[in-house]
Amino acid sequence: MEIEKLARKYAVKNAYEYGKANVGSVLSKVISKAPEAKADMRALSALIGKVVDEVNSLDRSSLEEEYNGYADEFGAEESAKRAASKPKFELPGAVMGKVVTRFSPEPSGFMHIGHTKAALIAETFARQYNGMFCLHFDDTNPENERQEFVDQFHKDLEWLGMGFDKEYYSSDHIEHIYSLAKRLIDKGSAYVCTCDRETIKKNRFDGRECEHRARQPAESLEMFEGMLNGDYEEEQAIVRFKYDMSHQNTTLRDPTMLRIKRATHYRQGDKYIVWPSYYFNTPIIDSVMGITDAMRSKEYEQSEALYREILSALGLRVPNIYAFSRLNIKGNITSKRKLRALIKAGDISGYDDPRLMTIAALRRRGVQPKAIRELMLNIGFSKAESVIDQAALFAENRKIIDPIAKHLFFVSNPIKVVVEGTTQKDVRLKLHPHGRANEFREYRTNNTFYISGSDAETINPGESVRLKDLFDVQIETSTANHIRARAASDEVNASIIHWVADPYFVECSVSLPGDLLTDEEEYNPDSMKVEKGFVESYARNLKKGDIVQFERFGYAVLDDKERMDFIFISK
RNA sequence: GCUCCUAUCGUCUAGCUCGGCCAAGGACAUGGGGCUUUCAACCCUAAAACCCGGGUUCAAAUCCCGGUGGGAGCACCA
Repeated sequence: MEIEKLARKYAVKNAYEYGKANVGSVLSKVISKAPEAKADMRALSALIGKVVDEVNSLDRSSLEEEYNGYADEFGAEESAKRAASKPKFELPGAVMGKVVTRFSPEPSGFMHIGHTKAALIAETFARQYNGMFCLHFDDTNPENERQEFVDQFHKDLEWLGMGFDKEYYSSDHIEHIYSLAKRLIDKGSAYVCTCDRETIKKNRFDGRECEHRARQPAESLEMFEGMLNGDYEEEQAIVRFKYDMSHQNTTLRDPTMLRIKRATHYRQGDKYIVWPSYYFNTPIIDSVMGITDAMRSKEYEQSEALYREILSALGLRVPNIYAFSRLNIKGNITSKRKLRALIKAGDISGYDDPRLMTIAALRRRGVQPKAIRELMLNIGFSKAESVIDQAALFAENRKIIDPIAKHLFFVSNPIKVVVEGTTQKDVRLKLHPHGRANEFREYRTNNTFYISGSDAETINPGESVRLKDLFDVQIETSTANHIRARAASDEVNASIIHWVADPYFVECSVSLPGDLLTDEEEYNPDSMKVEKGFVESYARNLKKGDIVQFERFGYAVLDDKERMDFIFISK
């Protein structure tokens, strides 16, 4: 009997929503609510068939009446369904309070939005499980890394509001890495190879072993000491992990563990000339530093086997490893190499050029840390390849800046308007139209105004327009750079335009960053436009970094107060 | 060439582990409407997707097999 009531309820809902109730649909609902009914499917479908027939023979008004009787229950079910719609961050088997994650950048360039994804994923998991979150500078290539970039990461991470429980550097652990390398050589799991680069590459591709692989541990050990002592030049000798030269997974074909780099290291100076490779270094540092769950982007997925093999060969604890997809931003790049090329060519001004997706650029452009975090949380922790539109970032950002942006009038390409038949008027304009109206910009207007060139184009002699928050004027004559108008009485449908009053204005410019790349992935020469115009004189009260909404134009941030340069944020 | 990963509205995703609450939910973008002396914000609303083909099952986005598309690896970079 219970089952029949349930069937009746969902048949009514189904019929109400789709005109006629459907047996399969009602059946599904009933089973999910009362799994025990599955015991006799034949009887159940007969019952539901009967109920559905009854409900379908109801007329509309009695159907609606019956539906309304369940309205509260349906409402509760609907809202429960709508609640869980954000990407989830779950680690299978993670233990509360025991999780340790890390963000592990190489200090070889500016932090960008792609790093942020990695950092935020690691941070989110650590916080979710009430664990520890570490900052690990992975600096094992003295040719690439610089203190300046370490400093920049610190600055950007702090701005993003990321707090770390611990910070460490790969390059502080080189001695330990050496001792583990020796252990591996000694037990025959690694050897010194003196093939040239091309030979190694070719053999790896072909799955062929070289003669050095059979070298006795004692000899390799001696040669490794020689490497440490500087007996070899760069590329003359490397230490390789001895695994399987014909493994289908090519990362397991005896990868490089250590190689010679004679460049001076920004942190360690000339202390070391032999440096571990990423493949050798990362698992060891993670394991030794107590990382329980290591997330990295998908391109390392095939080397997860290697990560585990190295640690088991060493008898070290193996952390859990996870992969996530790289973040791509439509029409933008984060590649160091490409960025450098654009800077060199003079196409962009530097790493904080407002068109870029570096953290420095985003900060300069008035993007709020919270907006970046929200975006990442919406994107989630999946391995599916994706291209995000900048609009998604700016939509998050707009929610945050809208309440704080001061509203001002900016007229681009100004056209002078002289209004006859009007006199001085004191106006008070709200800085935050929807906030408590306790802040104003105040002007004493006379008969001379400026309006945007684009607005001037759309109005013709004889028509009336409304100067926003002021009064209507009727256009008398209009030339390319001068409009004569007359005060007019208010008209219901007058179009509303913004203005600045003479002499209460400052000259200014607004840079409008667009997509850096064309659809063909080439540099877009039109990616930065500049509009010049007048902003009302209240702008003198702004500070660098203040965010405004230029009404009918968009959000902007003051970038250079001296020159009154603004950067456009978004509509 | 070999190997790995991946596939849900235009975009980003929830759902997939454990088949039925999914005639598929949310967000962004888009269209319409409301409010408004901004083209913003806010509110309402519309259109919009399970890559393809087989199979298992009373029931498949979900499980199995086979294709196809996309991404990545095969560095003495990380």
